[in-house]
Amino acid sequence: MSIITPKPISGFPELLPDAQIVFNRCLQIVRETYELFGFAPIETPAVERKEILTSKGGDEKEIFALTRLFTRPDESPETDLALHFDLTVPLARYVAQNKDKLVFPFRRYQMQKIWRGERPQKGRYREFYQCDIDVIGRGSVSLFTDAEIPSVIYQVFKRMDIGHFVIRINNRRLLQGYFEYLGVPNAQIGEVLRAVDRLEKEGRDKVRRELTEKIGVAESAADDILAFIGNESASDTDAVLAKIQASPAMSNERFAQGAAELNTVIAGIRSLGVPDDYFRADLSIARGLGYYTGTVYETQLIKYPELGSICSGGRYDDLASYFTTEKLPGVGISIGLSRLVIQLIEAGVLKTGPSTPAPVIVTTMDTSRMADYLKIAASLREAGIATEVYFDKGRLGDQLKYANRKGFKIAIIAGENEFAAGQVKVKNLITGQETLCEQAQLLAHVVG
RNA sequence: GUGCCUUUAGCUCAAUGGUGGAGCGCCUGACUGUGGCUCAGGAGGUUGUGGGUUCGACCCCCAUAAGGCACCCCA
Repeated sequence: MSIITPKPISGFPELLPDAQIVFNRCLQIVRETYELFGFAPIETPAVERKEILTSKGGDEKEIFALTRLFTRPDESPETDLALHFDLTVPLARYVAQNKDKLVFPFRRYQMQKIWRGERPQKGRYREFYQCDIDVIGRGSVSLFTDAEIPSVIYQVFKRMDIGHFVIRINNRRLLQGYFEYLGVPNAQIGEVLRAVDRLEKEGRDKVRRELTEKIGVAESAADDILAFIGNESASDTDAVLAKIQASPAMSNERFAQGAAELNTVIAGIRSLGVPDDYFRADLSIARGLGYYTGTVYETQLIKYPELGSICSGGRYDDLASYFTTEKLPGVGISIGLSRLVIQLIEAGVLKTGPSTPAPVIVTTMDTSRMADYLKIAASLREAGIATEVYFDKGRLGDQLKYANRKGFKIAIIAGENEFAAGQVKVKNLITGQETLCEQAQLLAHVVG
């Protein structure tokens, strides 16, 4: 039999237990925090019908479809199913399908793997976790939601302890109103938004050229736009808000509405206790995606801007227009957890620890006393302390070596001497300190 | 889908066209009641794959695959 050489599949990350433990802890933090704000869990299938996934103009080249490996000649290997490439489209389908059973505003979270048929590169995977929250309304969604969502994200990343991050917030209506005020035709506003979104990445000159040469914006208007959204003139949130307030574009209705929304959202975020250095009104955030209509978010790590946006989202007027005629607006945001956690582990920001979730190992020096060892483990587990028993043959030295490599914190040691005295030895594997204790007192010693 | 780069031990990397090495890791022992440290020893390779040039190829050429990075797009 020939051996198949195992090798990793590019873009499909796979972790060793020490890193997986860290990853799962992050997933847990996200889940707990989402629930702390009252978001309810749902999970949709990994697959949707192709027609659902392509409805919103999903790039078909990036969608993995399902086929069967073998079919009879009279069957087609093709199926009408494909793997979901985000969680928003499945949400739209889910809400449209269940709208008469759901209670609105519908607040849900969803943490699932998604798949994209892209060429992988740094931080770009073909299989990764997204952790989404969205609030979907029937007809309308309160603007307080727009403020609440960044505060959820703040709590998540704060608890994850990933260092200083900034949630950048803008309002697309405001930008659209500004462009309108400058006389940019409606048909070009989408293009202008996309161009403006690349300001940080491509620089002022390139964006200016794109605006004037490619899109056809007047030179003076392009300069106006760059001056307005550029960060140079207003670096903190209050300065940005003041700049907006003082702008002659306030005469434009859309601009004024966007400004009012942004003011309300910023005030709400502050009331929710997010410190000023963790969020920022930032006029250069536009989001390329067409369906955002109001508030938009992007989040970056201060020390690791190269990771890109680790969390982004915004408000959309109509979630499920492809699946129902009912208008279902919403606000949502998505954390790209795989990108975030895996890269932060590589960068050493998130430290990996043990390769076992159990802090305690019961060594088995005297195999004739296995019954006693098993009872010790059972009593610890009864108290909620994760415990492993060493089953293989091995000297105590081997057993401790094993315990050390896996990162156990405490080893229980008992042999002839200890059993004779009704005692067990508790060894702290970090300090090396050993204490003898009565068997009945074991739990107290381990906990302490 | 486009472009550039890379591919040698499990990992990170050496090796003028002339017998493929090191560090780390792994295994064994020193050590049958004590891990990490140390010391000694050991295993591990059709040099990604296929072809070509050459007396001779890890090295040069062609093809191909995989990986990495950037673009596009996005988490």
